[in-house]
Amino acid sequence: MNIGEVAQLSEVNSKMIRRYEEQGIIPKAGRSEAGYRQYSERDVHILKFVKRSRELGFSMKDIKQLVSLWKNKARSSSQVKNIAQKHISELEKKLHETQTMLSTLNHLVKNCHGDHRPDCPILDELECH
Amino acid sequence: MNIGEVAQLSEVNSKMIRRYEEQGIIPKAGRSEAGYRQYSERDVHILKFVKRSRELGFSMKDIKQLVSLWKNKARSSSQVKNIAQKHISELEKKLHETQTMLSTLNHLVKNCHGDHRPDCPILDELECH
DNA sequence: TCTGCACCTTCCCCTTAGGGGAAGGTCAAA
DNA sequence: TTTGACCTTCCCCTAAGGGGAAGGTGCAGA
Repeated sequence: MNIGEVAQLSEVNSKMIRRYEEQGIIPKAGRSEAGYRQYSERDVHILKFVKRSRELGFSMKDIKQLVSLWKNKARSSSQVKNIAQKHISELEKKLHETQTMLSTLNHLVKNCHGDHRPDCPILDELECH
Repeated sequence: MNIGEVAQLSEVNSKMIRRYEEQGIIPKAGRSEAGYRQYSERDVHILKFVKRSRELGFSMKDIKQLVSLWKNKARSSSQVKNIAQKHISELEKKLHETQTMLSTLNHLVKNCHGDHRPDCPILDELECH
């Protein structure tokens, strides 16, 4: 398969496939005589794994490790679990930050008339803190 | 005041102060004869406003508008409220995405033994989707 | 007066996870 | 043979900073 076909099958676009190769996340593709990258079903499989990992918010650094563990039949599941748990903590931290912002913002918006007058508790809060 | 002092007072570092000036978020500072930027209390005030806005997650694009509305005594509070409400929707979207990721990840981690064995439901999920 | 140090200036590169597009080569169908 | 789709590499852009180099300035101490 050429890169376009594998991009369609994996739902990872060609640009990203080349980048993932460059970053060592997927193996270097073989080349046709003309220099076109050549792929197999196996590559589609890896790319789907990468895509699903991205959907769960893993960083490319994590994904590189995950792909490597996935390929390594001598892995221990604790290694995978550690990566996931670290990721969970980071997401929880972000979640908390976002919730904090939202509760402040909701409070401010509730108290803002939102009419033609200039008085605005949102600006007051931004100013005074 | 030189940039270092205003950086300390506003808790926005010099690098960022220069960048904000470049982006038109804060007014261009006057210069000393030697070319050093010169600031007043007023600039500290604006920078604190910017900092607090960042803490609430506003983008620099939004902040540019917010600063401009803040300065403009003929503003209507509805303009400010619109910016805040749009920001709230975006944060809520992110929040939801993060929550979705977390619930999947927590489920996976719960089912992973995390021991020396290679079997791992986390990798299974990443693979199969 | 000289020197050293802290501070200032501009400039460039790096980060994440992509996306846009240019210039040029390849392939297959009409 | 031409045309259009596809491929290649290369460079630039995003957002919100951070690091650091090279060189100028200001001030205190010797």
